[in-house]
Amino acid sequence: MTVTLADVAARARVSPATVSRVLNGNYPVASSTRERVLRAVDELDYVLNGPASSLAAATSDLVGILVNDIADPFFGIMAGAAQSEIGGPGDGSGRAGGEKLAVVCNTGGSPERELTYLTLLQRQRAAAVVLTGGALEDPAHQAAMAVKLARLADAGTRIVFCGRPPLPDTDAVAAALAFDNRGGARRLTEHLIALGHRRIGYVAGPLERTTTRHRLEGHREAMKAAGLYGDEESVTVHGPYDRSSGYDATLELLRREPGVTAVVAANDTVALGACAAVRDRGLRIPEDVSVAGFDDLPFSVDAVPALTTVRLPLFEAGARAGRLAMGKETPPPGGVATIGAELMVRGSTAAPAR
Amino acid sequence: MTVTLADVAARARVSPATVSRVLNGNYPVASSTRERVLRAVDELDYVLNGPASSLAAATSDLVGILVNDIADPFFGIMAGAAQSEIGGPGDGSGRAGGEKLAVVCNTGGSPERELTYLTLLQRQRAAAVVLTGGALEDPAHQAAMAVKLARLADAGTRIVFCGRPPLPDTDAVAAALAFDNRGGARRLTEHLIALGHRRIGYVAGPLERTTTRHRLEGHREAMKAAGLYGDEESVTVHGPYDRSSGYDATLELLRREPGVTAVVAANDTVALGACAAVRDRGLRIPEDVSVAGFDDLPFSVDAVPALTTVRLPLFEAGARAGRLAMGKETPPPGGVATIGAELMVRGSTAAPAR
DNA sequence: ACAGCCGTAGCAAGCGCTTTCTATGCGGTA
DNA sequence: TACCGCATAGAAAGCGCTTGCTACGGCTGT
Repeated sequence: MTVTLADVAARARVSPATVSRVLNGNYPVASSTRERVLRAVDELDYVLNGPASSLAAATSDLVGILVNDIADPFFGIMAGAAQSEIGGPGDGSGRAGGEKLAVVCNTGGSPERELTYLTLLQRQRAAAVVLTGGALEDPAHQAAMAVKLARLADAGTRIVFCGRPPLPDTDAVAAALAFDNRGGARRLTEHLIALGHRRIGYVAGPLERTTTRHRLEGHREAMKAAGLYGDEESVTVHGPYDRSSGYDATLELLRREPGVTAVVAANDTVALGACAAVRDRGLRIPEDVSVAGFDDLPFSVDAVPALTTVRLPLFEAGARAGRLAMGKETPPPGGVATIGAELMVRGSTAAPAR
Repeated sequence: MTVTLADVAARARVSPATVSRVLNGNYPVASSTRERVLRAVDELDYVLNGPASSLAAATSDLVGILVNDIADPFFGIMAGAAQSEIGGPGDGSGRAGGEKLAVVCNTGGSPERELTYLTLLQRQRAAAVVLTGGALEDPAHQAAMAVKLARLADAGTRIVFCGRPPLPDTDAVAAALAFDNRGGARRLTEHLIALGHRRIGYVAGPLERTTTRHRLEGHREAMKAAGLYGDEESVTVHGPYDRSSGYDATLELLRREPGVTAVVAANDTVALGACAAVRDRGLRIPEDVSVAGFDDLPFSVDAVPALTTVRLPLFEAGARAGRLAMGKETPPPGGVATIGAELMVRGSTAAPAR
């Protein structure tokens, strides 16, 4: 049947223990022996039995990466970057230590799925878990998550938040890389205000998400500071992070408040929908209405006109999260690092026609 | 320490065997007993030890999905769709059977990584493997893949090709869902020819990939059929499937052959770069130069003008691949199904100015 | 020359689960 | 009443690996 450690041992005329030690490289083995074993492994095409190994060693080489939507490059970029650090193939290490398997899990933004995936990863005794994406701000869910994460940490699983603030009560068990959503959003709106915009529509993300809230807060901070804070509710529309939501919300916004001269979208994808809506209303960008996004996804520069947005270093953050998950990097002091967001001014924003 | 089956058994006053049977639901257990066990599981917050279970049962609930680039929505969409069928959370089944963990692995298009990931999955005794993305047409690599896949199949791993033709010599072990890249490309070019284009540039994908070759062949078939096949080499430029490649290649193309009135790109992302290049040369789309893509990714409709492209049912294909991987659907007769590609005519193509 | 070490290798006891085989108790049938 | 079969539960043998401990030479130190 399938080749086992014992088969290799027999062929190399050593004990199974020795083969295991050669394979794991965590115990001195004479080089002549090692060579003999390695040759046997090769000749027999031996592949380690992962479950058996995980069972005996009480650790596995799985690392889970939870994302809200794998089809969204926002997550794809972070996940890919994390995976490149986590290894599997190509981390050069060849053997020992590296060689982890990154598991990308799609929660679809659903809290239940998030928890279920954590259970699944707990079941697999995952070595680490990377959580990305804005968290739901529901106390019950947060409590459940905290409990689950505590249990995971307890079992030796490393926990990393990537691009999201740490959950309350998890600072002891997790490292966090949080994006400066608030600051980025503030600077974006300040830019618009500096251009002369006074009536600014906001197409927000889904309710009860930290990301949504922080970006909205940053926006309102800027508005308030400029003395423009008024009936914000009337120029804010919530919706999911997708294009059609941006389209619909913008249409609604323009209908409701024809005086709006700029639309800030929750992210670039939504902004694309907003652009389409503005255009379909027969308005020009940026002459009639300025549009801005968030994230600076690769396609944003190709929008016409190119999208003014806030650049989030997704790749860098993902890579760093991967390193934290692997224990290759020490966690930031206090467990939380805030990652800067950079304003990218492009063609989709301009001074309003007067 | 961590709760084991035995702990649950003790608490429910039954044997470990019974607990296992309740959890797996594959053996009759009196409902009163079952209930007692379930309660104990709950009270103790018991989580099955995956590795132990996999070891004993000689099967695991991991399903691998190999993709070339997880940051590319082309793959993200397929992977997400596959994952939604593969389950993990949310497949409704709650227990038994479902509950597989989909592992998305990023090969970066590298043949070595592809093989290494397969080994890693083999090591985990994966239940199934879904391979997406154009395959490298290198005989040595193909042979190595065939051997590896045969071994996997041998160990009971189900194998599914999604959006790519089956490897030679794997028809016996794998099911395949291949896109009609050739037909789609042909129809796209026919459309351009029908509009009156005669000199058509082609920005191809990377060399030695099935996808690249099939799309190129479809294009040339159409050209030949229209009697336009000439020095094709001079209007074809190869490059990776990314935006900057499309940009550079198109600039090169326009420089080399100013008479070109249309540019066909290997995919939508490349087409976006092509659009930017055309524009930066001071040319209008589609008045001066028509541009077309392939795949119909979500952002394509938002390009300005909207991109003429070929729609590939990525979601549907991914979902079907997931079902095949789960054994929920019977493989197509002959092991291979070809999935149609639909021409989407939009604003980026028009009759050439005469 | 002998004790003590160091460098290697083997033994064997699990890791926590699944599953075959066996045991038990019950109702139904002759 | 005695026997058989069915439904249900338990005992126990692994699954293939890791690792603590033991064993065994050959060196070194005195």
